[in-house]
Amino acid sequence: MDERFNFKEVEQSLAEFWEEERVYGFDPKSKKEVFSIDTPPPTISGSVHIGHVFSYSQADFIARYKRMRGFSVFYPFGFDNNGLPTELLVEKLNKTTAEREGREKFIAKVEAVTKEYEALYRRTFGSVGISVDWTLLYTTISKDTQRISQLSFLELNRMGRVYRKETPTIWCPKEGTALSQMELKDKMLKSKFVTIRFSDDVVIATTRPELLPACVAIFVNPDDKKNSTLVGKKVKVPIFGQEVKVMADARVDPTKGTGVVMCCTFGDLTDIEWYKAYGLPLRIEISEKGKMLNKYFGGIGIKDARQKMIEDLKSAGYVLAEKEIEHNVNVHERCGTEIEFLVKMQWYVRYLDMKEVLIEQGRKLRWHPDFMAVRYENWIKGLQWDWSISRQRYYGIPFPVWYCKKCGEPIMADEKRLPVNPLVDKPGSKCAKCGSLDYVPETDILDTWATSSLTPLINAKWKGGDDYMHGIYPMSLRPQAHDIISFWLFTTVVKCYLHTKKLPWKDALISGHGLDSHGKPMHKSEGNIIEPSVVLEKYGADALRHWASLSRLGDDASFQDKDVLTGFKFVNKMWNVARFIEQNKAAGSRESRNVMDRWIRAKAAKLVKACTERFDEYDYAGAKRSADEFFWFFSNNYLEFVKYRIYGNDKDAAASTVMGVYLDILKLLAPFMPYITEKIYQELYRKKEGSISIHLSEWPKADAKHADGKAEALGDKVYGIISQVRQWKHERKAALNSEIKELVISEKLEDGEDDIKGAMNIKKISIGKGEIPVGDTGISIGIQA
RNA sequence: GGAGGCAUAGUCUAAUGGUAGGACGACACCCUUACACGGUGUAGGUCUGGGUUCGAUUCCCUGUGCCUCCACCA
Repeated sequence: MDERFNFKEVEQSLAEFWEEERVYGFDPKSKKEVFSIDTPPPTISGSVHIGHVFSYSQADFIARYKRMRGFSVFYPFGFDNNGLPTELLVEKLNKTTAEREGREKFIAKVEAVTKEYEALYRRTFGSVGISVDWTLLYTTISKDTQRISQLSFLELNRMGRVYRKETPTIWCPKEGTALSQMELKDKMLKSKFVTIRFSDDVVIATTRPELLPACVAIFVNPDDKKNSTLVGKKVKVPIFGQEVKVMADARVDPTKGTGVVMCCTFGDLTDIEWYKAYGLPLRIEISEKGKMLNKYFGGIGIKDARQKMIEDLKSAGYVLAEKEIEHNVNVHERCGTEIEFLVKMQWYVRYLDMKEVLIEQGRKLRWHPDFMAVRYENWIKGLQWDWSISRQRYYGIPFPVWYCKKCGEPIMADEKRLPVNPLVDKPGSKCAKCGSLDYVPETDILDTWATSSLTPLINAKWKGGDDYMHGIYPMSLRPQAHDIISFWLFTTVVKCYLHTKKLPWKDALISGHGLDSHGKPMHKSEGNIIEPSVVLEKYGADALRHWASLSRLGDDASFQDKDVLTGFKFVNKMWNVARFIEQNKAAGSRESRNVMDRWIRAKAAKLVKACTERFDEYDYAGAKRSADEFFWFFSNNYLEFVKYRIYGNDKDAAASTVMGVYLDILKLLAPFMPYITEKIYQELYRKKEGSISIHLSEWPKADAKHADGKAEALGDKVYGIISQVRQWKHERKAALNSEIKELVISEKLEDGEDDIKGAMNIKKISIGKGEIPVGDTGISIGIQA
């Protein structure tokens, strides 16, 4: 074995070895019980950062553990490449827009970019040692996925779960598409709060003066004494002149602005509520691309119109006050554009009536950590809209739908012909309502969540209804981060429940976020992204995974270089223990009766039990911690205590105990540090053990025959005395192997006395009272240099 | 505004109704035939304020700070 563990070389060659031997390959014919994992398909939107490594490693610890426990592990990988994020990336890289390119050309460009990034992601996750079976790779834009996604839509349609309706829709004027509630985020923006005189007594304050032409009513709070006299009055809107009525509604906050609000179609959600509640007229003044429709503005954008409006109102004498404010506005999370509300035909999945059953499903799921379940329930309780699943974009999975040109009736695709692209394909049947053969295709695409919510069924090669790979579905485990409980986890429960009446998984493993070294989330815009490749180059994959294994499941963890350094040192130490073993191999293995051998065996058996229990509860961090601790204890104490026998005349017993215990340690650590443990296994154990890889070897058993309370207690005393002698030598600035003439111990320790002598280079031990107490053992010792 | 989580030495973390463990850093000593990328040892810590208790860092309440999700945002 080399003097140093060359992690770069070893990582390279082992990765190839695992690939060739299909160590992580899933065998559908295997008779073993299947453990299936619903891996999150990362969005192709840029690079992989250390946060990804953090959460994917945590799922990998579990996958590797289950594999060693004898499960046939189904661990696929997927790429989410059909969404808006991917589109935006492609637009940026090619310096173009989807609109300019047209659908067909643009899709070709997306596919090219996707290929490139797939290779990058695969390389990164591969080098970190994520043990997925790459032959199970899926993407959310593939033909198979398109078929499943469209099939899902058709099945939901048959169930009466989807409907099409013209409703106010959350809209991104930059992308020109409808958005779901999930795609919004808050942003603090500067704005002007303008007080406008409509009439002598009707004065309103607004941040959206450009919406004056869309004003359809004015509201005051019925309990607002100052303003309630206005109710019933009619006033003319400045400049645009339409007459609107003042109405009373409790949703008005009398303390805000002037206490008088204008309702426009639509400035915000309250406007929509009023519009629906009072049957107000509709005045659409903003285009799909965020331009003003009223002739008055001559087609300028919203922001310019706002500026112009303020100036015009001022010069016409309508403005009473103007205040600079900063307020939160809803923006599209991907492009940061302030959202608008437009009335559009959209497809919806009806689920507001399912809240109870969805909550019930969530309660059946085993959440790790359990408090994450609350987030799921809160989300469902707060839902106000059905799920809008249509997007006015170019790249994605098309709706398998055409419309009758004559009567507008939707024509659904034939399920046997999926996937279809209605822009290219023909419906192949006439309108069921009027019998016309003329049709127009649906040009919208499906929301990406409408597809990614099917990953368990995609993995199980679903063909509709109950037709899927049993054994794979329902899946054993959904690992994911906590921020998308309300998106991905929730929508998956919805869809899988609707299609199969089943919960898609047994357990959910919710990881936290990897944060930067100051505990801040990593964002490209903040410039605090940490690249895995930099860390891998410096410390290696095992060391990086060590960092990911430190924090408890569900906790966020800040990235600390020193934690990776600790992992690196750990790996180095493991390597050196292996070298020691190699240099001092036992001639034959045999069960030892030495106290210290029985002592370490007993402790190792306890450790195995503890690690196994923790792993079974998905507490990988606890398992790792106990194994780490034991490893250091083993190397710094036990190994030092038995050297005198290894170099002396009890070599076989000592060396075979060292080797046996170390194999247990290696196996317990294999899920966390796959490279170093595999390398050592190959060098020292493979021939004897027979398994081609440590990752396919059997998880250690807590051997009852090694439980030995008596030896453990005696060994602890020996350990306590040795520690005391070590301290004594240290205080005298003596080397730890310096000679001591005589040690007096107050208690007989049977054959443990030899071990003290050997470990501490003591010439003679006698029984008697000493002046140095040994911890809380009640023993005292005396030392003569 | 609502919900959830977290708060422990200089830094990062573990555990616990009774003496708080480790890592990095600091300091001291030891180049002991696996390892100086090592070993041995020393110093250093439970966010504020209440409550329950014989006893709280741990349980409860409050405040503060950080992170996440949601709502509001005329």
